Amino acid sequence: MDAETRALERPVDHKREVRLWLRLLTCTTLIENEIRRRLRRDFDVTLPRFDLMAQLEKAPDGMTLGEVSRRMMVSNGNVTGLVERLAAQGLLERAPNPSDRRATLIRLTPEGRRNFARMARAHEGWVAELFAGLSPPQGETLMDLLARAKHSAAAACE
Amino acid sequence: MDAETRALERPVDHKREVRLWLRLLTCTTLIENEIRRRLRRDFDVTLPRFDLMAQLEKAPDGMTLGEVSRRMMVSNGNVTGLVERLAAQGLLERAPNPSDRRATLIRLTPEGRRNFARMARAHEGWVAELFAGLSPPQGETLMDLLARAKHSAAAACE
DNA sequence: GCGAATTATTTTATGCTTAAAGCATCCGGT
DNA sequence: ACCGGATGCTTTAAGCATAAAATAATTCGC
Repeated sequence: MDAETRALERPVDHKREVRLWLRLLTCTTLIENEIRRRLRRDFDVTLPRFDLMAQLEKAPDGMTLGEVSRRMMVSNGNVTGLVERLAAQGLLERAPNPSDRRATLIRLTPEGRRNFARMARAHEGWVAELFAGLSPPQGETLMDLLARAKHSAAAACE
Repeated sequence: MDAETRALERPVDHKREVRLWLRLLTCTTLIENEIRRRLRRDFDVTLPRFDLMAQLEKAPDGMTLGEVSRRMMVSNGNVTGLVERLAAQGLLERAPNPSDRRATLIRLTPEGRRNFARMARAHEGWVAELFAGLSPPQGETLMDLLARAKHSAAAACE
């Protein structure tokens, strides 16, 4: 049985796409693990807490939990717990939302802002270091292709 | 103060690299969450369990926990727990390693293999669907750039 | 206004994940 | 043969993450 016959009889295989997905995942995990490790080592902070603070930094007037949860692509309950712990550390605070009593606003405290500013500076340097092997044009191309992949995946998620 | 002067006085900024990293992370998380959701919906299995079974599939004669842990890029203790749960489901089994009594070999049971084969077929289709928006040459380019990014990051991790 | 459907958050149960400490086994140098 | 260091795994404590159910407030249609 030749290759052409096999191709007609068997369902199409998608080994290339799977290899691409595995490489994307490996690459991301590698970088994510390293950033996680450095955040713990230098600032004694976890990546989820850093990510949450990064979201709040962009909204000086505060943000609802739901908004944070959508942007971080994690569940609601997850954010509740993270906010709990960061508030206990005095890095963020909850404020009642006058226009909707269901939704609490959260925002960084001044200490949270100072704290995040230091971490963000280091973080930026680390990321640049980790991607140093890519030239600017390669970085641009990668950005574009990832945008395509993102749209493609978003479409497939309905 | 013009742009050139600012560039000389302030530390270099790396906004481009950070944007690239965030896009890489968003893209991966989007796809990963969707695959996780579908695995749960159609096969009532978690992604980590699927990933572990995928590793074992490639080693019919069995693999040590340490080997699995390195390949999956997760901690030793994590694998211990996953193996525990998959063994309880009858999907994998432990076998003593005659040449090293510290290291246990694990391998899929026949049921585990059948089970995984079904899931892998669906998984392959999902991945192809999620990446359908990329042409084959674009996929190739993305593969290459991710390989570069991976080597770059690996170098920065020492 | 009233009630039903929707939206925002929290709670609960379960599972994943890590770092660090501990135990068992193996290996190399003496 | 022994001992010290390395290796493989498990345990522990804490934190992260989800889905599903519960609670509370809002909004919409009538």
